[in-house]
Amino acid sequence: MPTMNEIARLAEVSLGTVSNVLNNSAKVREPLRRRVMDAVAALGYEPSELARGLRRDKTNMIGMIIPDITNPFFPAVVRGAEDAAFGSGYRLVLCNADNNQSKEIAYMTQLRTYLPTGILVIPSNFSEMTMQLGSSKRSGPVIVCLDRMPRHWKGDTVTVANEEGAVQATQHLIDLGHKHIATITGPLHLSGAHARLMGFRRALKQAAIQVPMEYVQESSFDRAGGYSAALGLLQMQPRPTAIFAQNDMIAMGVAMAIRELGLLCPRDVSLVGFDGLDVTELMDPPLASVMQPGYQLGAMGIQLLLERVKEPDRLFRHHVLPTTLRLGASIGPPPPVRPAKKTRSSAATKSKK
Amino acid sequence: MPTMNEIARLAEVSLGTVSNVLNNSAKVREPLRRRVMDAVAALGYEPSELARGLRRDKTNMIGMIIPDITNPFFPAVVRGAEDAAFGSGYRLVLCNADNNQSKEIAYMTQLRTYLPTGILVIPSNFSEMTMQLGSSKRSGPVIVCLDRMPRHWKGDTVTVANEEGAVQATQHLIDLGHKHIATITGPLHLSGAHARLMGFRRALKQAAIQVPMEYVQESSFDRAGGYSAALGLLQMQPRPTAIFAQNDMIAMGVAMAIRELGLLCPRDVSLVGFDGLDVTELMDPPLASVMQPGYQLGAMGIQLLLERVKEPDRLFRHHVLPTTLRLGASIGPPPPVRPAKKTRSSAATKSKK
DNA sequence: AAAGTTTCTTGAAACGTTTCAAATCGGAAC
DNA sequence: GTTCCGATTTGAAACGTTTCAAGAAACTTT
Repeated sequence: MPTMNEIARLAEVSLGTVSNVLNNSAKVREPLRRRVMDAVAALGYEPSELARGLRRDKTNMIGMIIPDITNPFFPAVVRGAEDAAFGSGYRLVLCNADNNQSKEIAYMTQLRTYLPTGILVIPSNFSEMTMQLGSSKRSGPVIVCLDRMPRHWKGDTVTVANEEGAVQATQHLIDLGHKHIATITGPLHLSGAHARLMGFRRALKQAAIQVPMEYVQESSFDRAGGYSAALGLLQMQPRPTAIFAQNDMIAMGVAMAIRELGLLCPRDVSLVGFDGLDVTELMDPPLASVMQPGYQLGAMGIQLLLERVKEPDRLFRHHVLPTTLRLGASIGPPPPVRPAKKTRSSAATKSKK
Repeated sequence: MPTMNEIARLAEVSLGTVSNVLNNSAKVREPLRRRVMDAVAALGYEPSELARGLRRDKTNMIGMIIPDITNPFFPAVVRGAEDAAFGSGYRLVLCNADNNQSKEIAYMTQLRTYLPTGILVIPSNFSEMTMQLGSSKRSGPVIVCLDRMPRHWKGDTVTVANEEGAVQATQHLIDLGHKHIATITGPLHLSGAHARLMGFRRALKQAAIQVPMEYVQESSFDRAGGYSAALGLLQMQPRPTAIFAQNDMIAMGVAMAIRELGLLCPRDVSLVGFDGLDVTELMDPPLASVMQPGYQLGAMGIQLLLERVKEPDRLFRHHVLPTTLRLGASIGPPPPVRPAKKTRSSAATKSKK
């Protein structure tokens, strides 16, 4: 790889002049500028970001840390971020923490040593991360949190209207006549999962519907978690007539469980998810889901980040993006009479309505 | 951020000694080593990868360039690569080229200026990329191609058995009695897409089945492409009784088109995909698909890459990973008599059974 | 034409590491 | 108590940039 020195020699100018041409940092007269540009072209010179970053104390990269690249929601966010960053001349480098706390910390630490302009993080754990992030007081890379908000985090954030989304979904089920509504949450230490549960509770409370404790199951945000939580729920007495899965991966697991138990959706149990992934539209039946604007989430994250780079002292902002309920054949009215498996009494009381 | 100099001062040793301790590059007697380690811990020192990389002409990052992060196949590959790289002490940084040639080149060029140990690339375009890669003759980062093989590319590669996989899928359709089999390919300048088409052709030729030219549709590797290609195919006369979609995103598009035209899968038309994505198992009906070992693809890529770092002069290797056909309800026997839309005569023949 | 301005250009320092020749140390042999 | 030798430790150079004080050139003014 050619260096600036070789350019300087070939163009017969000084090193400083080459730098000035390359960065427009000072006026350079046409003939010299020309010679430099020619030399650059002739040698195919590309500046070393390493050296440049070392000297300027900052590189043109923006780091992004996501919890799980195999959950299609995150790639959507990444794409939004990538487009926005690339458009502004920054290169997005992505790190997949794989839901692993130590990997997340390792990436956070490593990324820093590359002096990126900023870091966009979808945090997957709380306490540790907060400490790390805490040290972003005055200098170092700008950090923006996406999708989830660590407790005590003071900084820019973009999230979606989790609580409202959950209310929409739950309310819709209530409107259809469901009285036995269960939910499978994500890990409740995550702000989003917590908010969705709050929304679920709020909607039911407002409709004066009781929720048995065991109708709220905490799970990881993946298919396996949803599957096993659903197996449990679907064998309870009385069986819930609707399940609100707090993300689409969980909903997929629920769908598997439903199928496996020989039940039919939505005849026996309605199902609504959260994310609105493309792929869940093609499920059997098409999944109703609360749509999150993943692409915008990422794009907005980069926007906040770059604005803060420009004005480090502006007030912290917290953008909340709206969600919308996508209807789908996976929800319908509750079964007119709920079949009981064991208890005769429950079958009797049930028909009182 | 503390620097090595501050460590040296605090530990009351020279800069060189700190470096020796940190890299075990020379024996350092216990008392000194101790002092250095203490200082490192006290200051929370992290070496600057920028400075280190500049000096050593190589950093601990491995770059990875993928064509489309929203196609779930690629995240699976990334995860495999990430696990393998992380386990060996390297940090994987991912760049999403977004099916965009200029982005791909920009990332390739930029990545290089960070002096990564290696680059893992799933190339999405041919000529340009080959030129870029070509310059990796003797020095610079090790480059390994994944999944697709640029023409004239001399270097390590990992791909899957595309042709064999396509044969498996096609053969299965033939065995079920299909005679009118169409395919929707990916962009044929990609080696994988090309190979799959070859496999498709080979299986049919062997069974002495003719393929009308219009039964082979080229498309992009995404849902939209599959959808519009399928709309065309499904309105041809005679209508194919089976479609081999050359990846699962295309298959999803086909499924949408089938549904939209009021047809039923597999009653009217069988569908088989390629990728074996998790999510397509839950489709309506569950998609039969040729499974590719995405995770292993990524992991093997890193393995080859690191082996070449160790022994730059070994012979180039080309690993081919096996594919397996995943059965699913989306394929069945052809309709006994194929319904025609316009011609009366064919409507008459239909009732003969 | 000399002095004064303004505009360009240059050279050297600095960023935080690694590396390596040279200096120092601690003993063993004399 | 010297002299030597191998084992440690040190100091300075180098990696490829940017930055900035200072020098050189090109114009203006007188």
